Amino acid sequence: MTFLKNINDIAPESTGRTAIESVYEALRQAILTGEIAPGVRMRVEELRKKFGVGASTVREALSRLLVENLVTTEGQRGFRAASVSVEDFQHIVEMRAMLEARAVRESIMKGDDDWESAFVAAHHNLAKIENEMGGREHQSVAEWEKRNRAFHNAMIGGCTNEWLLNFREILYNHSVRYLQIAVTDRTIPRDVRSEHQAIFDAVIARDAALAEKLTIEHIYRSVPVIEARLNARAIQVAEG
Amino acid sequence: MTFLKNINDIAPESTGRTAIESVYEALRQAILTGEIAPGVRMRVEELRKKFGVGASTVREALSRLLVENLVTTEGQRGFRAASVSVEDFQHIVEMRAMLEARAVRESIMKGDDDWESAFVAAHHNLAKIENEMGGREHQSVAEWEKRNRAFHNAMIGGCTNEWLLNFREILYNHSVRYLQIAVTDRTIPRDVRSEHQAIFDAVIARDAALAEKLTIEHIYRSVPVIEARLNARAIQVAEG
DNA sequence: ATTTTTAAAAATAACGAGATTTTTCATTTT
DNA sequence: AAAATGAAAAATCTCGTTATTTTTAAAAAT
Repeated sequence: MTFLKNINDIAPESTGRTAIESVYEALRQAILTGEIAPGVRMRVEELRKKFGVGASTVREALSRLLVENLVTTEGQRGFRAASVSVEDFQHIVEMRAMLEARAVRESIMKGDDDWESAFVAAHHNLAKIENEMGGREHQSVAEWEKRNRAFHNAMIGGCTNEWLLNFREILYNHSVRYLQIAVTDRTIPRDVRSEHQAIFDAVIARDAALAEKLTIEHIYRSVPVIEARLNARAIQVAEG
Repeated sequence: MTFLKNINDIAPESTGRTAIESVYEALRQAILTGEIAPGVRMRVEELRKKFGVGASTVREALSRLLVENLVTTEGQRGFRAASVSVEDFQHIVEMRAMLEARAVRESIMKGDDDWESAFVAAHHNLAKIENEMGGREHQSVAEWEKRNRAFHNAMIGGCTNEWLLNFREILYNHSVRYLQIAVTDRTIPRDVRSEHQAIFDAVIARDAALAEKLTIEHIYRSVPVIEARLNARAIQVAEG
């Protein structure tokens, strides 16, 4: 495992962060990127040594990952990275579509000028990179992901329901994790550019019903991709 | 504070539970019932002494309460019981209504005979106590709450989306907490009996649209109650 | 009088060793 | 050969102390 770093490498010049937060963040990234594989045991003793911190620091960092469902724990049997399955991804998509649709509706209803201008800016940033890339460049995918996230966040930025935003963020992160794990050749998927454009237009036109519909379709389109890859991966694993 | 018990009182005859789980459960109940007031600091040192356990045991129990949003933490500034507000409750209701409506629809669509019979049983249990009580008995409210929870759980028991069920349970618990905190004279609220009956009929008739509508209305009806009580309480506190 | 500085107190966060439980794996029994 | 047993190893969970940070409160300066 290459993700494991000494605590000094994590928080070099003594940022305000606690050791717990540093370990938490490192483990979180490792799980999200798939560096720590789904379902794998996360032994406290092992992590403790590698990070150079105490046992309870690791335990508390792991406990905080329970919040986002990125690790699981059971009785006296330690911690594990969250497992993955096709069904799980379908559930995540279903939920995310529902919440994001509701959030975009709320944003359209009561979003102010600040929200709208921020959304225009976020869309511009995303459109720029999507046009440049033309759908084939492998590099700068990380940058695209950042802007895609910013676009979606800006879109629902008019929603004031913290619970919704909170749940939705957890689901979004899990979606990204599935992409990271299942799709190895990370190019920009399908014709996402025009989808974003259509959603953008609907939102700016304040057409809540259309924005909801397009958002839901947009999110659901990732299902067959992940499904195929996850099944392929399962076969690979079985064949060894 | 009366909720604080020695660890031996919590886990008397050495159940399979870990100390963390015992403390977690005790604190969870105390927050849910309002015994630990909203926004109050939960000092590790204090809890450690009262429960007779180590510091990291308490810290980890508190960390696990973060999952359900029952406590909050910020940087180097310890833990607090979750605060309450009218807006927060409105958000909770909005979310719970959305999720429970979706869940009842899914249950109606693909619930099997086992689901249906369990739902009939749960409704029967609830109707029984609601008829007996006639809306005025103060006692056995705890029992009513248990059956009410069981009714709602059974209703959405055909839903297979763990994420939805999970989120919805968290929201349900917070709803109950608001009732506990805000409403001191705990009688069965308003004419909930006929509401339950109407929902039950719609579900059994497999009328998803109606079941959704009634469920949403049912959940929203708690808002004005809590709103009034919470405002009254705020005035009381201000007058101190 | 208000603000700033400084020191004491209190609380959080971190550590690592020890107690308990689960897992592993070789041995014995069916 | 498969299942049951039991001892060794490994891992989890637990604890109390120590280090670090924040808070409080008094003293000094503006």
